[in-house]
Amino acid sequence: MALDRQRIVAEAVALLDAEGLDGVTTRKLAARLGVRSPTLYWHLPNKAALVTAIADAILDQEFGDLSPPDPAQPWPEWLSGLAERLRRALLAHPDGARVISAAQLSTTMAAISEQAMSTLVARGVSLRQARVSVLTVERFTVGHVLEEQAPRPDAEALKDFDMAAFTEQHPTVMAALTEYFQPARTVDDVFRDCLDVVIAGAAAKAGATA
Amino acid sequence: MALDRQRIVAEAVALLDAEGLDGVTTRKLAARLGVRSPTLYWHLPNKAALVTAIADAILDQEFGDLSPPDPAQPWPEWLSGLAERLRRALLAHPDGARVISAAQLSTTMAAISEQAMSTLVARGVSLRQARVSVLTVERFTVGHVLEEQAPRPDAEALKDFDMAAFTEQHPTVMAALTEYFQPARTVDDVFRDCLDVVIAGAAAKAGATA
DNA sequence: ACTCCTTCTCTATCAGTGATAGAGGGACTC
DNA sequence: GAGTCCCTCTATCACTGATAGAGAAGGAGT
Repeated sequence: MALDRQRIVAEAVALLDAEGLDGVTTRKLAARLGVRSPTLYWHLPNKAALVTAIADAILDQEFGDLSPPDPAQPWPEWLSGLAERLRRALLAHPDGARVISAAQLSTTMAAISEQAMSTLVARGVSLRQARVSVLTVERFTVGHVLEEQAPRPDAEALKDFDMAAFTEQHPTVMAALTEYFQPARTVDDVFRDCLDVVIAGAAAKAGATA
Repeated sequence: MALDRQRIVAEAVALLDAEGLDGVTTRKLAARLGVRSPTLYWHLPNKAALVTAIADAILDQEFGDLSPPDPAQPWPEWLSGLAERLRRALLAHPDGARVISAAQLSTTMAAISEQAMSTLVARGVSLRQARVSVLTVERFTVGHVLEEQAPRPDAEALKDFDMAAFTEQHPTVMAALTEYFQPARTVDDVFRDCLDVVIAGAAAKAGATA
């Protein structure tokens, strides 16, 4: 099979899935493609370009079609759905959020922003508020998933972690944590609840200055 | 001068300031300390621990005192100020947001969360809403600064970037961008506007379920 | 005084990383 | 057949985080 950019990126995503972002090295990727690592540099200028391409591929899997929204749907609801799709796209691969935040100038991300801002504007939100709302949602979502995908501290680090002292020094954090997950809530609920805050704010701000 | 963990971290921050996160290597750091790189491994288990220590140092510079809030100040206003301080702390060093997001189990960050959640609870916000609001603000802020500190694409990448095509494909994004910065607005205003969205949402959600 | 032990730093080395220079093979054109 | 692209190769670079293990310095105990 001919080696082209598309096949390289597809295999890079597979490697990402198998070993995480730190496992995506030019040598391992080349080996998977049955080739030597310098060959990749004929198709890509450097590794940053590869990461950006991976980011685009990840976003494409969820936003490939980017069908226009149902005009009947209120924009806060629609924007909320967009954020959930974005999160799903990032969670679909290990270190997905890290990949997106390491990417420079992702065209797919730009397309998402374009659709989001234009949708809000079409619903009567001012250009300025549309931009602010979309940026807020995007950056919150990336920041949130980044934390969700942060590596669990290894056993070594946990060994000298004094849970009792932590609980004593951070009673509210611990109380909130246990209280939150008490009624079978999941990490998906955390995102949903936090996202609702952002969307409620966007709706309030847009309504107030409309 | 004796070499101890504190001096290592202080010099690591200086190195971060001089060369960015990618410039913080064990060898360069050791050279600045007048020592060879393996020596550092007597004081630190690995590089991840160093990055976490740097993160704590960065946060400490802004949140070292962590004085209790004025009881007369409404919590949304106070929380907003906290987010601005957090942003200032991250912007004070190159790659500050990357450092914080790469850190594992920062105790200073935990202390900030504790103070924030307990402050909201003391103002009458429910434990659950306090947690949700604080998490949202923190993650949005990190996500936002991460994007602010993202490296500007190099001249090489801009050479084959077709501005005209981009503008044509993303008219709303470009219009919003130019309209936003028209009246001498700065990147600080972007953060402030986005943060206002989050705070407004937190206030609305907390008020609605109080 | 002598030995032991702890604390810290050293040299030497490892496997692995992104990246470049430049040789060369294969196919297609003139 | 000669020339020329396109693509992949070998060889190598400077550099990274990390480990093994030698050794200097100093205090404690006898």
